This record gives sequence, C-alpha cells and structure tokens, in this order.
Amino acid sequence: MTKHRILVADDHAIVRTGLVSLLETEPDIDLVGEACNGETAISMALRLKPDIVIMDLMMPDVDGIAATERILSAEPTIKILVLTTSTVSDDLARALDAGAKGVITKNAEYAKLVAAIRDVAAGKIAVSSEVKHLIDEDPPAPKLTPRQSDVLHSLTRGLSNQEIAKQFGISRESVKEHIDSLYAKIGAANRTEAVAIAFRKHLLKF
Amino acid sequence: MTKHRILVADDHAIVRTGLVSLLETEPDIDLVGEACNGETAISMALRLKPDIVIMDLMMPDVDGIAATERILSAEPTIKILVLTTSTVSDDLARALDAGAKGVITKNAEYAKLVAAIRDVAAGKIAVSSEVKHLIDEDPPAPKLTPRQSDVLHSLTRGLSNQEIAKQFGISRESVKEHIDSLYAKIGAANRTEAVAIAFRKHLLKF
DNA sequence: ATTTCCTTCCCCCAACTGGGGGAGAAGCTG
DNA sequence: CAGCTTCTCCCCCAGTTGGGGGAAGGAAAT
Repeated sequence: MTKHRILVADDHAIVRTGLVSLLETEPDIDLVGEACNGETAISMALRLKPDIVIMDLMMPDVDGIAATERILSAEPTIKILVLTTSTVSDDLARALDAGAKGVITKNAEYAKLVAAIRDVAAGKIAVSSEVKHLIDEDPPAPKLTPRQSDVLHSLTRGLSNQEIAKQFGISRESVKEHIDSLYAKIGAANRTEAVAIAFRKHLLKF
Repeated sequence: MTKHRILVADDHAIVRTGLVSLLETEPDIDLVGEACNGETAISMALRLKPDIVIMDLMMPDVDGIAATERILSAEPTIKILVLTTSTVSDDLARALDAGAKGVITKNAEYAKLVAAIRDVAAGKIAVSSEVKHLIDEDPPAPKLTPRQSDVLHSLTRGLSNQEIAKQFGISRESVKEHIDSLYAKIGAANRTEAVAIAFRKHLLKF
C-alpha cells in the first residue's frame, strides 16, 4: 500500500500542529510539509508534489482559493482538500469552482477529515453534507459589474452622486443608473441599505 | 507536583481534537474535558472546576466573552485563557475586561500556548506581544448609547428618519439628533458612510 | 443577426437629508 | 449642587436622493 503524501497549508500554527500530531498517527498518511501562507503553500506543493494539499481558505498574502488555482494550473493531478472555518457559502462554492476535490469545515469531526482524505485520495469528491447544505441554503451573492463595484466602494466612503461622478469622470445620471441597478440586484431601497446588504452578503471587504 | 487541570472549549472539533492530542503529551497537564459551545463550557467549568479553561471567543449560542463572565461570577478562582482566531482588538480587549487571564491567537506557536498555560497557572497574566500590539494599534471602537445603537440598526435596514421615529415612538428631530451624534462619534459625514464605518469598526454584526 | 447586458446621458419632481440655530428634562457624578 | 451626558423636541433651508419617464452606443452571447 502506498501512503498518501500530504501537505498542510494553514496560517494558524496551533491548528497546523494539532493536525500534524493527529495525522502522524494514521498509518496510511505521510506528512511531507507544512505551509503557513498561500505563497509557501504554492511553492511547496510544486516542489514536493504531494498527493493531497489540505488547504485553509483564509490566509495572509495569497488566499486558499488563489493558491488552489495556481497549484492546479501547474500541477493538475494534485488534489486539494479545503479545510476551513468559513461558513460563507460563496467561499465554499468558489473553492469547488477553483478545482478543490473536497471541502470540510473545521467543526467537522476528526474522523470525517480522515475519511475525506481517503476519499479524495481515491479520486472521489468529498463535500460534507453541512457544506452542501450551506451552498444550497444561502443563495449565491449576485455578481456586480465593474462599475457597480466601483460605485459601491464610493458609497461606503459616503460620497454623493456628484462626487462619484467626478471621481470616475462620468455624469451624475450615469452614477444614478449604476446605483439604481445595484439596488435592483441586491434588493436595497436606498444607498444606506445597499451598503449594509453588501457587507452582509460579503460583497465588501473590510 | 500537581498537574494543571484543563478544560478546552472550542466549537471546532478539529482544533479541539488537535489541541487535546498535543496537550496529552505534556506531563504537567491533565485534560479534564472538552466543550463544543459556550453553554456546555459554563456547565462543565462549574461542575469540573478545572484550574484553567482554554476558551475560544467565537462560539455558537453563548460566545467566549459571555461564557468567561458567567464562569467567573460563579467561580472567580478559575483561570480563563482565551485562544482565538479573532484579530479584532475590541474582542481581545473585552476578553481581558471580562476577566480572562491570558489571550493567545491561534497563529501563535504551540510552545507559546503551553508557556501561556503555565504562566496563567502560576498566576501570571499571559498576553502575547502581537495581541498587545493589536490592542494598542487599532483604537477601541467608540461606545454608542443605546439609542444610537437602535438607530444604527434601523439605518442598516434602509429606514428613513420618519420611519425610525415611528418605530421608537419618538420625533423625527430626536432621530436626527441621535444620528448627528453618531456621525460625530464615529467620524461619518452621512448615514451611508456611518453604516460602512460601523461595519468596519465592528459596531455591527452580520 | 438578434437579443441581452453594460454603459452612458437627459428631464421632472416629491421626499428626504444634513447643517444651522435653540431648548428643556432626566439622570449620573464629582 | 453644579456639571455632564443622554434623550427629547422645535424651526428653517439648501442640497441630495430616489422614482418616473426615455434614449442610444457598444460588446458579448445566442
């Protein structure tokens, strides 16, 4: 039996150490490395060519989704298993879109993680039922056009339509139009609610 | 030598399991229990009376700060060591206010966690330098009066001053006054920016 | 080639916002 | 008790917003 060669990428040292100490006890698992950020995860994955990368989504510098994309574009046979605290359905869905072979949340039992590792190694897709639920339940955030995103960011700075118009070199009317279409898209009645909804739907980062 | 009796409270099973497997190797540490939410943490702490509770801040039902307060009000001699992913200075500062004897972030090295456990057991305060930095660096969020909070919440729903007035049974002018003082307090120029700033300063939860 | 979407621009107008002023009552704190 | 904060209410008014209507060019997709 060949061991599964695994790379762990997580910015939380405690989680990483805990994971390592647990996985070391598994006879069919061989830990080949630990990465504490996205950039390191990418370079280690390409150098060590593990069978599976256990990938956190929230990491400094390059996040887990970007790291997944970059690893897969260079080495499509590496399997990515996302292990995250995020319960934002969009993040999970985007991870799968990026080519992740599995998504497990950190509040899953350890046994489920190991089972997921074996499933992924065997070529299966491992998405826990809670994650499936999350993705189905809360509807994906609507996609904004570039202009709508620009205008939305200006809204968070408290700018008036006139000021936004000047900023982008367009007319007040155009700004109004973008804002109106934004309202329709996210279900807001005015700019203030639009900003609140945008934060709640994770359309705006802090 | 008496062993340090420790209770772990964290909603992430993976973190909990990892932590347990690591701490089991420490000769002077005796794990007496695991809690997966705030309510369980409180009841287990009061029943088992551990020396130290390692407490996560973000948990379903009762959060770590509330759990800390309730444990300490019943058993002031129990020492709470907060272990969290949060980098929001307010959360960390409030944990210390609530009586936590230490604050460690999850990206700290495992060795630092164990050192913190021993420090806390010895009666010291264990706050990692990164956490001190965070608390100094970003200024504490201004405290809002009850009315300002009420009004702020209504703002996120896109309500007009008139509607907010009706909601609380006060006049438009009073609502305006609360909003004006809110602007002054958080440095906003209008209601839209106020909502954005409130989210960024973590005055609003999602 | 037609449709659909994004982008840009224009007009009218009721309603709302924010800035300015002032003022009184309740409650806490030194 | 004097001072502070909080909460309440009132007036005026320029400026902004949002709803309604319409129009047109370009790009991408079907």
